Amino acid sequence: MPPQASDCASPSARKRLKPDERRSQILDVAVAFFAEVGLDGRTRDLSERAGITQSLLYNYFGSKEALIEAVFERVYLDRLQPEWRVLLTDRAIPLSERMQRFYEAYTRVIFTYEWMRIFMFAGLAGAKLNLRYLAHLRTSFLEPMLAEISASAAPDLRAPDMEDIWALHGAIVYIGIRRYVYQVPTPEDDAPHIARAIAGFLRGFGIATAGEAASPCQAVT
Amino acid sequence: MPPQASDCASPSARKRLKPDERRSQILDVAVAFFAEVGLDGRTRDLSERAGITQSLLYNYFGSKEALIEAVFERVYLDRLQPEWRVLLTDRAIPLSERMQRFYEAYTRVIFTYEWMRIFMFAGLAGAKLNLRYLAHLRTSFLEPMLAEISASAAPDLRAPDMEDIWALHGAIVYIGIRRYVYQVPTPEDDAPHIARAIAGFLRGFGIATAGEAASPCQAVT
DNA sequence: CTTGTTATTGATCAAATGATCTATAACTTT
DNA sequence: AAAGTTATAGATCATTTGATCAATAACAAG
Repeated sequence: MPPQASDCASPSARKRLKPDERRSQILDVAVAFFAEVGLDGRTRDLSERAGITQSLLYNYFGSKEALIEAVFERVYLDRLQPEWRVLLTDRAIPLSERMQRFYEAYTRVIFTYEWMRIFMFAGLAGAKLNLRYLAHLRTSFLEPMLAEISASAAPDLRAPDMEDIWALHGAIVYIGIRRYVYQVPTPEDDAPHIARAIAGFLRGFGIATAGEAASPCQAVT
Repeated sequence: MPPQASDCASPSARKRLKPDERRSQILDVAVAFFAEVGLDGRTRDLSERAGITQSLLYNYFGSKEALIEAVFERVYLDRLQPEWRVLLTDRAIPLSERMQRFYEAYTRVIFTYEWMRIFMFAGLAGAKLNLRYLAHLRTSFLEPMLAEISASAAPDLRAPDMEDIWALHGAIVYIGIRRYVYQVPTPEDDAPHIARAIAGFLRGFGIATAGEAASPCQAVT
């Protein structure tokens, strides 16, 4: 076994794949590549990483723009699980636990180098991807979550609204931004961070969290 | 008065400025330019916006890299006001009000199209700018703020740590990310958003906020 | 007005980039 | 094993890009 780079990096070893496989392999490499260097990354560098020639890219993608669109699809399509909505609205489970489980699942999906950075690159580039995605996120999960919180909130306090939800969301997502965009050290385990953010948030609306037994903040009768 | 673009866009009207002025004018344009299109923006486009030739740029900046470094300096240097630290540690003022005033001043500085986007571009590009900046922010303001919060926190609850501060920070900063990076609609006035985030945060550590008279959550004796 | 200084231009270079096209060789079918 | 199919490579094109430099004109000094 020759000591060579992981893939088919041996010179002039022309390896012939079926179109579907090749396209998929290119996309795998492209996701990692564009996440690292940005959407302005050069097609020649990409092809080199993929172990193919640059011209071959154009056999599978009509243009660089089409390639990037395919990257978007691979990274963002169908990663939001519809069952999260079921979870969030299942009143047999304490609200704080529902939110905790949702955000743990959600961050498991989006807290990756590729997801975070490509999302930022796309937003800065003005791609409409972000608008579509955030709208989908809001209607599918955040608004149901808001409804659940409102239903549990203490009636004598200010009622929560969508901006409160975005603040909670930001508190949780910001750790991913620090980790993958600014690339500063962050705690390895996200669960405690999520738990704290949710507990503080719910307490602010007079909702006891699972951990604390009949919190002294309980404002309802 | 000919109906032309704001600046000196009239063709071949060579306007001669003193070096300091020209350099400053180029930087003004460069800040707006790179914030919009990213650090990969073309020097020709930039020079066109500035109403000068591309070659003139190299009279004032040795390279594109040097130009971008100057842009960083203009946007981030000396925008963090030392008196904020004085404010944060002035125990004659209620803690919630100190934090409120700090974050209102801070967001007034960083919630601009240029600041937010260049910071993101720099982070994604791997510039060390972000590391330096966040380290400075932490030691100069966030750590003193944490000390003040710890001093006021209810002793029977979990003590706050730096990650709690980052969560609060994220909740507040995230609105700027939505506004200038993702470019989705956000409330015009940031003060209420900040107030809510701080109030919820402090309540989580058993600290009453200015607005609420002797909060029912007061956990201390 | 004349002269000297220099901010600015316009032409230009070498390298890089997205994209195209034909020849080649790796599979499949018979 | 021979023929057919097509995935792939290599050469190449037209632009674009950061950068350079000599020529020019705007302003200042006398």
